[in-house]
Amino acid sequence: MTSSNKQTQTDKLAAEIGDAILSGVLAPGTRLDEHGLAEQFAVSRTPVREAIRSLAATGLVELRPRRSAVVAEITPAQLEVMFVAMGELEATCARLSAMSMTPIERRRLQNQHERMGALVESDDVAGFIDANLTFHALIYAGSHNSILADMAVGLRRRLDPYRRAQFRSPGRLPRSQAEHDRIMQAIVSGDAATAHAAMLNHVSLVEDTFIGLTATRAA
Amino acid sequence: MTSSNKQTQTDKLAAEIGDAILSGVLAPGTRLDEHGLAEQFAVSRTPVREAIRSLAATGLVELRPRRSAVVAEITPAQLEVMFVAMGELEATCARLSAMSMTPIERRRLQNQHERMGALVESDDVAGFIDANLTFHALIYAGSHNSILADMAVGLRRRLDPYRRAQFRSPGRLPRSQAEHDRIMQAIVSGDAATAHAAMLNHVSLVEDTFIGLTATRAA
DNA sequence: CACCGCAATATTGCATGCAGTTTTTAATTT
DNA sequence: AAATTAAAAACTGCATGCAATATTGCGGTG
Repeated sequence: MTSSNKQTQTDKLAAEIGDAILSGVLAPGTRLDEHGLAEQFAVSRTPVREAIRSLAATGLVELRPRRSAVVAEITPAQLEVMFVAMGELEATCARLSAMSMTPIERRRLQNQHERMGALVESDDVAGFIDANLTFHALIYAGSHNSILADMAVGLRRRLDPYRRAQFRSPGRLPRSQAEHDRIMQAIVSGDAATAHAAMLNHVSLVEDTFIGLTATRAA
Repeated sequence: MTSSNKQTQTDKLAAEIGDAILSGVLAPGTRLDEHGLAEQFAVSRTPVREAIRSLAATGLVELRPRRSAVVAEITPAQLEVMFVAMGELEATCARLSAMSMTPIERRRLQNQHERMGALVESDDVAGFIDANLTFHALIYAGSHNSILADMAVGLRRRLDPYRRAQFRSPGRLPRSQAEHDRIMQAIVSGDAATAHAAMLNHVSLVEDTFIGLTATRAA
């Protein structure tokens, strides 16, 4: 039995449609036809409507009364706002982590960082991307603030499609690792201000990479 | 005609039920009976269900599959997490404001601060509370980051019921005004780090006041 | 007297249907 | 041929109904 069997149809639909949007199967601007989606997922319109409303609250889809809901369009301007917000949230989590991580959590972060060192050596990009997620997740959790952590996770999820290419740039891995080192050191040693600054610097670089990409693409 | 006539029933219900929760008419833990609410608002269960699902996404109500949705309970621990998150968001907005407010926005903030000085002199608590909202709203907007600003607004709205009493403490007004002065000066002069620190200090004091209150109440 | 199981009731999850609005299509006019 | 308008189709918003699950009240048992 699948674990999702316990949830309602609406929940399953919200997850499924949300994934479809995030993975690009449903492109921004796509109209979400209730009848069509209902048929596609072999349910009635009711759970589809409820799922759409859930997704609207997360910002993934836009609700237009009396007209079809559409997959939310993200303008470059909005995307930059999102990247800035993401960076500030990450930096804040790093700051709080420096102040409130338990010794065990600090140790775990250190271990994760060291593990990633090996991945850099072997130039394992896929492995590094995965481990990087964990590294950042540890910092979210270390903030001991579920609200900020949830916001960060949500935004990261949302931005993920736009971050895929970031580690392709040559020399990106060692550079990331060096930045992580500064962040990790600051957090483990309880230096909140440095942790904040180092994380902000780290994510700003990601943002710059992205801005460079869109600028190129737009040209 | 009311401007809300344009919205759907679901939107109106979400707003109405949300207000009822925030204003305390619907206490935490209250079961949201779909049939009862439908009857109360003279609509069918469908829009009620959709409204509840919207509210669930904002965290105001908790959805328990196959069982009644309930008004979300806020434990003291969660409340503290919310206050911390709120403070960090405000501080971040202040930081960004220091960096990116336009001259006009800086001027506006300065004016608002000066206006509040008069309210302190005349000991107009109600007026000050209202002006205080505007002061902080100006800083959210000044961050030029709608995502962070929205998060801050949402959290503030959520915490508002727990902040009501904060300005009752004797001497709170002049003290707030002095803190605002530091924040405003830092923002206007573009000193991001100081703006961040000053705001964090400001909101921490509010939090402390609150913690003191609950501690007293719990005793 | 407390506790457990079972039937009756209440309530949610979902399907379906209808009315009103938007969108599409096609015909008519300039 | 392009534009305008009117009719048709499609779609959303909401109401209602049914099946499945949870809750409540009650009788039996230890």
